[in-house]
Amino acid sequence: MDLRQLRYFVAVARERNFTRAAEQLHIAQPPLSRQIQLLEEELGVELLSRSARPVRMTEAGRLFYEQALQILGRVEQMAESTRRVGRNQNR
Amino acid sequence: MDLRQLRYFVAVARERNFTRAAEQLHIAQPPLSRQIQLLEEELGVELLSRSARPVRMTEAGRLFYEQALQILGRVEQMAESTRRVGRNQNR
DNA sequence: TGCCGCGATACCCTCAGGGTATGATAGACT
DNA sequence: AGTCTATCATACCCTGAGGGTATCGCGGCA
Repeated sequence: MDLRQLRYFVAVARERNFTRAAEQLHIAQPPLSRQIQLLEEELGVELLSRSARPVRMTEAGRLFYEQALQILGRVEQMAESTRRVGRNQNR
Repeated sequence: MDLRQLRYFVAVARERNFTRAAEQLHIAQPPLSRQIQLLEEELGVELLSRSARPVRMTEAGRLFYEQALQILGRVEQMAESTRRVGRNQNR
C-alpha cells in the first residue's frame, strides 16, 4: 500500500467512475483499475462493487475512504510545516 | 513523497546510522541514501546533518520524524480496521 | 435485442528503485 | 600531525513495477 493508491482510490470513490477518475489523475484507465485491484488484494477486501453502475462503494470502502482522506491531509500538513521550519532554520 | 520514504527516514532517524538502517530495511546503503536525499530535495529542507557522526537530526528532521511516525501508525490502523470490516461483510 | 459506455484483460515499454564498486571524509587512536 | 577505519556519497548497471494502447466482455437503457 502506498500514498499513490490512496490518492487513486479517493479519486475513484469521489467520481464513482474509473474513466473520469483516470482523466483527473492524468493516467489511463487500465493502470488505475490495476492499482485499485492490487489495493483490494492487499487488504483482502472489496472496496468497490463494479457489478452495478455507477460503481458503488462497499461498507469497507466508505470506511477506507474517510481514513484515506485524513491521512492524505496529514501528509500535506507535514510537508508544509516541515518546509516552514526548514526555511527558518536555513537562514 | 511516499510511505516508503517515511519508513526509510524513520529507520535512519532511529539508528542515526545509514548503514545499520539499510540492513534493517533489507536494502543496500546507497539506495537508502538516495531516497533520503530525494525526500530532502522535495521538501527543500535538510532533515539530517551528515557533517557529524553519528548523524544528527536537524530541528526540521525532529518535527518530520514525529509526524511521520503518527502517519505510519494511522496507515496501519486503517489497513487493520478495513480488513476487519471486510471480513464481516464478506460472510 | 441492439447499442453504448465502462471496467477488465492482454501485452508492451520505460525508468525509478535497488545492487555493486569505489571515492571522500569524519573522528579516533597513537 | 599522520594513519586507519567506519560510514556516507557518487558512479554506473540492471530489473520489474507502473504506465500506455488495443481490445474484449458486459451492464443497462432505448
